[in-house]
Amino acid sequence: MSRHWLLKSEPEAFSWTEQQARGVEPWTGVRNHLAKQHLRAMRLGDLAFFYHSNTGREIVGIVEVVREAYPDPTAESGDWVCVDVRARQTLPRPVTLAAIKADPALAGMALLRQSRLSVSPVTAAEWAHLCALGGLP
DNA sequence: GCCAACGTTGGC
DNA sequence: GCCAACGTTGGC
Repeated sequence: MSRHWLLKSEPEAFSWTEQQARGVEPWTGVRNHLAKQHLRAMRLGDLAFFYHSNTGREIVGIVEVVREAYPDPTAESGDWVCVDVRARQTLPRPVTLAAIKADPALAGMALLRQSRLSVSPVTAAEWAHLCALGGLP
């Protein structure tokens, strides 16, 4: 039973296009304790939405966790972790933040309740709903 | 331990 | 560019 997540990235810093080009990419730079807990809870094979924050404000793709939490090499202290993710697929239709906010079925999403959290959990129901909105079978 | 000041995130 | 949310820092 794999769990589901949502990862935020500003496209100016690291975009979905770059993720696709790189294949496997370490998800580094998380410096928030709750986000760190979520990184540590990720398991091989878990899937995560790739969300463009700030510019775009939409879910654009899906990545798969291919390496579980290990020390973030970009952290000065050893206190932070990262995971490796691989691009899996692009959503046929990006799901915008506006669409998420307008949908009562998604009102409980951590994305909406904690706007500054860069790594957040997604429930199975939310995942299925978002996939449908994104044009996946 | 409280809280004001400050910095960062991220939507608008 | 503005500002709300919220985490961190530092004086007391």
